[in-house]
Amino acid sequence: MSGTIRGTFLPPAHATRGPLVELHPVTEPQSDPNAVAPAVGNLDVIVSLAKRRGFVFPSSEIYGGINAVWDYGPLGVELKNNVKRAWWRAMVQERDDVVGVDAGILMHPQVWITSGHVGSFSDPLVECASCRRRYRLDELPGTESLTQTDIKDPGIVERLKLTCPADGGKLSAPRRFNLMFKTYMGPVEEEAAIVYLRPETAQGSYVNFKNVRESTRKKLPFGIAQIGKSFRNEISPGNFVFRMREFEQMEMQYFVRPGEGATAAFEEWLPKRMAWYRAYGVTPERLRFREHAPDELAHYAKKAIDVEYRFPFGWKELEGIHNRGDWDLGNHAKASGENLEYFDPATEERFIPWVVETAAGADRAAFTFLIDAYREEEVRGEKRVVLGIHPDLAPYKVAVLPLLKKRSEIVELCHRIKDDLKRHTMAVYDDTAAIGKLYRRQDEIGTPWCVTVDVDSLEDGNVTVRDRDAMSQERISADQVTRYITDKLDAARPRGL
RNA sequence: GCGGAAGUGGCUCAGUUGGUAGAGCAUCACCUUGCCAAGGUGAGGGUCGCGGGUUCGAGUCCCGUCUUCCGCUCCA
Repeated sequence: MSGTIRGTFLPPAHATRGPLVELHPVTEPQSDPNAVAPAVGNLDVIVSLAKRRGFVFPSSEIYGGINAVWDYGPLGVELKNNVKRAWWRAMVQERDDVVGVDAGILMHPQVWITSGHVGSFSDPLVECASCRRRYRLDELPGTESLTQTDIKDPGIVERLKLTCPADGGKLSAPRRFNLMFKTYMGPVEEEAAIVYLRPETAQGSYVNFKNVRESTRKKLPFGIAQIGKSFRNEISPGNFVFRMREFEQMEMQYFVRPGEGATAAFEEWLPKRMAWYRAYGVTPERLRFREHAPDELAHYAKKAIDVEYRFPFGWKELEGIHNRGDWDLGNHAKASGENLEYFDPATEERFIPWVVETAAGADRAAFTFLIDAYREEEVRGEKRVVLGIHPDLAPYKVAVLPLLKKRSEIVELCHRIKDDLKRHTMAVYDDTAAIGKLYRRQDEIGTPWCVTVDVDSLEDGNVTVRDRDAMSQERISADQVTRYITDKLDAARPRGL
């Protein structure tokens, strides 16, 4: 967190928003990753603001912190809740074909064996000392006849004189690397009771496929949405809340007819997911698609396209749209013995549906909205920091401020207005500084509207509403404030995404 | 996990060749002002990431450890 505060600052996202749906697939990393400037040149600016104003704190800080875990503060939890609500509204509430679930973080251990997560992530890995390449021990030349016991032998590399296939470098002893967190269920810590913390929420939707279909009578294509915590013991976490070991996902599994159903789903969801980020104010130039090359696909994926954002540390994934085929349902059907086929009454066909999933990170999304909204402006020669965040995502929607706190009638009117607002939305009262400073405080935490009560208000019943982005003021009746704000909020809220 | 850098009040930092911590901003109180970070007075807050060592004495040297940042690997 050291270093000078430097940054490159672009105009507010709202001002430069482009067309909502515009598909620019990028099939390989762009040659010049710096072609588009990030919203903030130095991440420290955001980390510092986040802590100072109560968005994000380092976890367990009084004990020195814990690697890759961050806590959301009073403002951060509002922001993140708003992000999740916005996603849920677009994904579930406004759609007829998607329903939600909230499955457990702990699941039957067999789920992760069936899903391939146990097999794919618990391999013995060896690392080349010179080039740092990693290999699965059992895939190296000369290991064809190894037994499980051999693989567990720490001296196996020396015994077989294994070297790096790329440059002949010295290889480390094999280490089990499993990105799933384990814990024990029940009072006795024994092997039989090992359970995993889920590394993705998707499996909770797959194992409930039949329950959901039967209870809701949904016909293909339909989706199951879920928001929840997932856990991965990442090799190298970092970049603030970008990669954490405990994180929250917003995933939607869309069940479709095999083949063409998946193609159609991609055509729908790709532009929609991109549009979602744009509609909430993310600068279009800092968003792009990137398709995974065949060799970087996850074990379950047939096709994967990411929505990427231009972070200060490069283009990084915000969300993945994956064609998982029948990998998950097919395997679960086989392993559980349950019939997970879908019967199409129109064609009288039975088949295991394919899945196209959209898997977004709630923390990454909140982080993106926060960082992309950051800007610095000059007002009459003074610098002001503005979080030009979309009103629907802003932690506080409105601050009620007295121009003069000496007059008790003014303060009382402020509280009346604020209390009425609070029945509908997040509102706050503040009188601990001069009006200019009160405005700047709200600017810095992204509050879109400020209501100011002055002496005239006591005479004519009108108050001033100040708009953060427009820097405009409007005089309205004190009785109409709640109505005015809720109308504005409703108008600002994207729909049809 | 490996290589490099850093870790001092809420934030940003200063702290000379080791002698028991300062500033600006922020916060709080009072006075003043009253529509875009005004002024004045005063106050609270740090034992210098944590542990150990060297020393009469360490923020300042040594060791360990944790955390953060930058490069190599993986993903939401």
